[in-house]
Amino acid sequence: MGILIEKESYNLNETLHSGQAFRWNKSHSPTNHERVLHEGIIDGVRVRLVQSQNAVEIITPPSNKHLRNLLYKYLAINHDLEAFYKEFAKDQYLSNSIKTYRGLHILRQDPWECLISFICSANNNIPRIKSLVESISVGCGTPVTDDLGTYYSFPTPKQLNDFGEQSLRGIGLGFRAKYVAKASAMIDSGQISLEHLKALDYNAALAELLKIPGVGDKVANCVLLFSLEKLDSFPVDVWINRVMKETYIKEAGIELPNNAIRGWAQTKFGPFAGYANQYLFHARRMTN
DNA sequence: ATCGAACCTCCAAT
DNA sequence: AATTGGAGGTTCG
Repeated sequence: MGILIEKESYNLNETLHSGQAFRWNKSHSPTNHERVLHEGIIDGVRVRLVQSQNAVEIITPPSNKHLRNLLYKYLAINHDLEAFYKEFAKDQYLSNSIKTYRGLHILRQDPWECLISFICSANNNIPRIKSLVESISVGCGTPVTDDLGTYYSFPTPKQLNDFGEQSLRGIGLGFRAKYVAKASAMIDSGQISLEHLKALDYNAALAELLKIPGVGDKVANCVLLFSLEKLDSFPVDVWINRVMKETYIKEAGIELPNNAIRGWAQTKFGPFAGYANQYLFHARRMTN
């Protein structure tokens, strides 16, 4: 157990359960029913976190420097939300969301897991995406046993590539099986290096991602935003499409084809496009 | 170039 | 109890 951060506002609940990452689950602490545990698997490690007043606490495993560094990076604790809030606190369509979900961060996930997760997201809802990512891990990830039992790390590209399209169909991926299999082959062979994409600018990284089967503009922008540190990304899914048309686009009184929404929003929100996206998205989904 | 339909599977709502 | 429709998209014709 240990305090990961203090002072800075961090909203663990909204961050971990807002559809960015798919291996987090909530439960109640067996010792203190009031306390909400957030359990997830990152980097092959099962982690349990709780939110206390102005801090994020590590419950398991025993905190050490490596783990704190891992979480500090994953939770993107260094993101300057104040700059975003300051610029958009008075924005007609963002002010409420900023108040309600203050402390919601954009995560910095592993690009590989993020890529596969969002390929699986096509035509699926969040519970199903979670279920598929879990099945993939159980199917071909590495079993790890800790004090709490056995869990499965997300597979490496080689593990997933070896698993193959047919096995992926077998665990329920449907038409996405082919995409995941091909993507795995591309990453495993080194044809595309995801880590390398961090060094490229937004457009160059986007162009690379679009070469991967099953990856279109939306999925690519999710990977860019949630794992490759491109905070000016703007994934347009059905919810964002909806909310943008109901608000800014309507207000502007313009006709905008779907495939132009992303660029238009990026111009509007600039370096905070990703954060604007997440706050608009989350608020719109919660109030549906 | 643009625009629907098709694609797998699960599950909630008829 | 069987059937239909839709879910955070991409691809193909």
